[in-house]
Amino acid sequence: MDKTFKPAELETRWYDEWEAKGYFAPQGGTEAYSIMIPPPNVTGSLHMGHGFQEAIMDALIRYHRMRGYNTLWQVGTDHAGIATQMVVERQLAAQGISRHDLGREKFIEKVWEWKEESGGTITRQLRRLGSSLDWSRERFTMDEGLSAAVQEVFIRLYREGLIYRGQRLVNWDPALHTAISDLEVISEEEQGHLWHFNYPLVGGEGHLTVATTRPETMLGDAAVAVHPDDERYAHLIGRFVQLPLCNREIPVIADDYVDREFGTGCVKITPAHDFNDYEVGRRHGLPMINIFTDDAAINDAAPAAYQGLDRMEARQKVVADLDALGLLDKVEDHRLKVPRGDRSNVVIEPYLTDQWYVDAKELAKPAIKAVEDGDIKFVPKQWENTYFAWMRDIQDWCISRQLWWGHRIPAWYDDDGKFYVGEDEATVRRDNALADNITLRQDEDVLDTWFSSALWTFSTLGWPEETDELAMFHPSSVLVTGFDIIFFWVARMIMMTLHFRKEVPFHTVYVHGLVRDAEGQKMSKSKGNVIDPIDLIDGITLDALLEKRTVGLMQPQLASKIQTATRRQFPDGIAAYGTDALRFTYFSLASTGRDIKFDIGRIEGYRNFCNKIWNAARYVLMNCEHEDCGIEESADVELSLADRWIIGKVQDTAAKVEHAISNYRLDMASSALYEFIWNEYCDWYLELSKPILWDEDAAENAKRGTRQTLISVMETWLRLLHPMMPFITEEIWQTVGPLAGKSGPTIMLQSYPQSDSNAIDASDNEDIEWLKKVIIGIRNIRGEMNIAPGKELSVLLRKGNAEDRRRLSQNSQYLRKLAKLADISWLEENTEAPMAATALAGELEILVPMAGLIDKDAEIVRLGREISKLETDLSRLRGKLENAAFVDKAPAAVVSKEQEKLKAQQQALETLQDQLQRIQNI
RNA sequence: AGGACUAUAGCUCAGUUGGUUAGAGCGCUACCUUGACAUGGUAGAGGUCCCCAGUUCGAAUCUGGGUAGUCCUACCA
Repeated sequence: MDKTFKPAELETRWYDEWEAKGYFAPQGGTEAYSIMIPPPNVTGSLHMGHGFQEAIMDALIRYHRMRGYNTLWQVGTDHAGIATQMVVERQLAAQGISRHDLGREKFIEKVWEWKEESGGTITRQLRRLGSSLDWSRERFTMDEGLSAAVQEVFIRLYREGLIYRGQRLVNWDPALHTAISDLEVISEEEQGHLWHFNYPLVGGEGHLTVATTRPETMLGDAAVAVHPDDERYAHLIGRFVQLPLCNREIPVIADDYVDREFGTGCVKITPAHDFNDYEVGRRHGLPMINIFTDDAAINDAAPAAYQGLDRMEARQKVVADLDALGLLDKVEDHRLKVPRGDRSNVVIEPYLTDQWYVDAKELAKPAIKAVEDGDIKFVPKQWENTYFAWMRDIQDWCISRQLWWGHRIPAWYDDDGKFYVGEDEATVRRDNALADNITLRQDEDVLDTWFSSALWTFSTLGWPEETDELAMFHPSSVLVTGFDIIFFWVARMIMMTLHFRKEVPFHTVYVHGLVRDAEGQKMSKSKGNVIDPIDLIDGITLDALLEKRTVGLMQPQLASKIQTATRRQFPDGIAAYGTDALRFTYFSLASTGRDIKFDIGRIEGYRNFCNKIWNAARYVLMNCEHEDCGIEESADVELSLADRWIIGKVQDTAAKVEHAISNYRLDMASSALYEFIWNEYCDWYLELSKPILWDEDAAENAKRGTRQTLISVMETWLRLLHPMMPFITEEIWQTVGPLAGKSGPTIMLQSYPQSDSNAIDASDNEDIEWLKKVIIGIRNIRGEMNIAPGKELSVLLRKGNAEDRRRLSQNSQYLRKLAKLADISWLEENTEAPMAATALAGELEILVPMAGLIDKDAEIVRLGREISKLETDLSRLRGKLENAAFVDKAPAAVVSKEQEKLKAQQQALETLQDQLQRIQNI
C-alpha cells in the first residue's frame, strides 16, 4: 500500500465494478426500502446542493442495503420544460435563429438532440459521488411510460372535474410568452415611484386623485374605488370620472378592499391587469379591458397614441401626457415589490388568458390529513407547519405553459372552439362521434414540468400498470429534499399520489438545509461563487476555476469582481480531496434546521481522516497479513485488556451510529465514527497493541488475540463506515475482510454490524480510563516541563488504593511503552519522596522525580495553575452544597455526586498544595 | 404584515428529556521526523453560551421580552 491515500484511481475502479456487477439493483428480500431521487434537470450539471442530497440518500440506501432490506434507489431525470427550452433557444439565437423559424416539430427535435448530447453530464457526475443508484431502471419524465402516466392523470382528473379550463388572470412572462405559476414568480423589493393623478369628475366640479406604481395600466382602468365608509367620498359613489387620455367615463364605486389610510383613499381599478382589481371588477361587473399584447406592449384597445409602445415607453408617455394636461398631482419615491419570472427575470404582468387549472383545494384535503395523521412525517417537524400553512390556503394550480418542450395537453378543439379531452385525436373523434369533416387541432400548450414530477414516485414504477415494483417499493421510504421545493414538488406529489394510489408517496420527508458559500451567500453563477463538487473531488487549478466562473456570464461586467474574489478565496486553486472526504464533509454538516456554510477547512480535515484510515490499515496489515489472526472458531487466543476494551468500544459505536441514522442525524453518525476511529482505535488501541505485538516474550496466543482483535475490529468499523465512505472502505476491506474471516466480493453487500451490548465490559472500560489518566498525567508533565520525548523516565507512585495497585501490576507493560518509562514503582510507606513533579489520577499520586530534568520554577508555575483551577472549582462546589435548598430539593443522586466530587477535589487540592510547598522550600 | 429558523472558542459547527470542569475540526503556541501516518504525534492557550427579565435548588438548554441576521408566505394601489 502507498504511504498516502490516493483516491482518484480507486474510486472509478470500484464504481465501475459495482455497477457492472449489478450491486445497485434490488437484492431481494421481503422488507423493502426505497428512495426516489429528486430528478435533476436532464441537461443540468451537479452543484453542491445535489452533492449534499445525493450523499445523504446514498448513505441511507447503502445502510439499509447492508441491513438486508430489498433496496431500490430509483434514478431519473426531469425534462425541466422552461429551463431546457431556454437553453436550446439561446443556442439557436446565437446562430440568429428563433424557434419559430424552425417550427415546432424541428425545434423539439433539436431539444431531444441537446438532451442526448448533454444528458450524460449529470449522470456521470452522480456516479463520481459514489451514488449507488439502480441505473438499470433509469427514467426520464418524457419517457413513453411516464408520458402515458401523465396523460392518464390529466384525462382522469379532467373527467372527475378536477382539471378545468378557464379564463383568468395569470402571471404572464412577456419574454418567454407563457403563463407561469405563482411559485415561479419571485417578488423582491425594488425602488420605484408612486404617481398621483387627478381624474376629473364628470359634471365639472373637481377631481379625484388616484395613486399608482404602474401608470400605463390607467389605459385599462374601469373604475375608481373608494371605501364604502369613507365620508370624504361617500357623496361621489355612483358618479363618474373622466378617464384622461382615453375619453372614457368610469364609475366611482365603493369596495372595502380599499385602504382608507393609504394614499388618497381612492384606487384606480384595472381589472385586466391586477389581481386585486380583477376581484373588485368581478364583484362590480366591470369590463375587463386588456391593453397588452403578449409582449406586454400596448394593444389596440388603448388610444392610438399608445398602441405598439412597450409598457415602459407607455409608462413614460402616459406620465408626460398627464403632466402636460396638468393632471399629474405629484410623484413620490416608493419601494415596492416587483414580481419577476424566476427563469427570465423580467417583470411579470397579470394577464387575462385561457389556461388549464387543477382544482388544488379538493386534492389538498386528503394531503393535509395525511400529514396531520402522521402518515407522512417531516424531519425536522417544523416544516409541517410550513406545509399546512400553504396547503390550507392553496390556490388553483395553473398547469398550462405556452411552450413547446413538455407533455402536450391531450385536448382537441374544433373550429367553434369547443374542446374534447382524450388519449389522441382518433379516440376523441370516436368517443364524441365527430364526423371526419370536422377539423380538430390539438391544444398547443404543454404541461408545467411539475405536473409530471408530481407523479414521480409511482410513474417511475410502471403505473398505471399494477407492476410488481409498485407493490414492492411504493410507498417509498423517505423523500430527501430541500425546503425550496416543498410547494413545487413535495406537496403536489402528496396530492397526486393520494388521489391516484390512495396511499402516500413516502412515509418521511427529510428536509435538509441549503449549501451556501463560506460567507453564507447562496451559490449562483452570477455571484461567481459556485463550487462544483467534482472540483473538490478531483481538484482544480486557479486558472481553470477562474475560467469556469467567468465564462458565459449573463452580465460579463461582473467577471473582474468574481476573479478578484476567487483569487482571494482560492489563491492556489482547490486541492483534490476525493469523494469519500467530500461525502464525509457533507454528513458532518448535515445537522437539522440549519443551512450549510461550506468551509474548505472541513473537507481538508476529512481528507486527513481518510489518510489516517489508510495508514491505520497499513499498520494493521503490516502486522496481520501472512500471520495467524486466529480466525477459526477453535483458535487459541487470549484477549488483552485493550483487546476487550476496543471490542466493546466498537459495539458502543455501532449503537450510536444506528441511533443517529434512525433519526436522520448523519452528522452524529459521522462524528461517532470519526471519534471512535481516530481517538480510540488509532490513538489508543493501535498504540496499546504494540507492547504485545512487539514483545518477543509475549505468549503466542496473546499475540494471536491481538491480531484477531486488530483485524476484526477494523473489519467491523469498515462496514460501519461504508455507507458514508464507500470507496476507501471497499478498497481496504478487500484485504482486511478475508483476514477477518469474511468472504464475499464486496463490502457493499456485507451485513451491517448490529450493536451487541454484551460485548461491552464496564470494568475493562474503567481500567483503560485509568491507564489513559496515568499516561496523560505523565505526558502532561513531560510536555509542560519540556522533557525530551525520547527521554525515558523513572516514575514513582504514591497513595492510591488496592485497585490502583492491581491496575499497575496488570498494566505496567502498557505504561512503560506508552509513557516512555524506564521504570515505574511504588514509593514505599515511610520513605521520603524525592523532589518531583506531580500528576494525579484520582487518589493516586504520580511522581516524576526532578533530578536534572525539571525546572523548579516551571513546576511551581504549573502547580499554581492546577491549584487555582481546583480552587475555582471547589468554591463553586462548596457554594452549591452549602445551599440548603439544593441539598433538600435536588435528587439524592445528584447531591451525592456533587459531594463525591467535592471530596475528590479537596483531596487533590491538598496534595498539590503540599507538593507546591515542598518544592518552594527547596 | 404574519410565520419559521439562527445567534456557543479567531473561523466552521456539535451540545438528544434542565444536573459536563461547555466539546470537536480548522487555526494558534511549544516540543517532536519514535519502526501506520508531518494529510502525523504529544502537550497547551483560547468561551460573559447575543442582551434583559422570569421559572427552578440548579438554565447554553425551559418561558417571556428585546437585539442582530437569514429565509418563507401574503401584500397597499
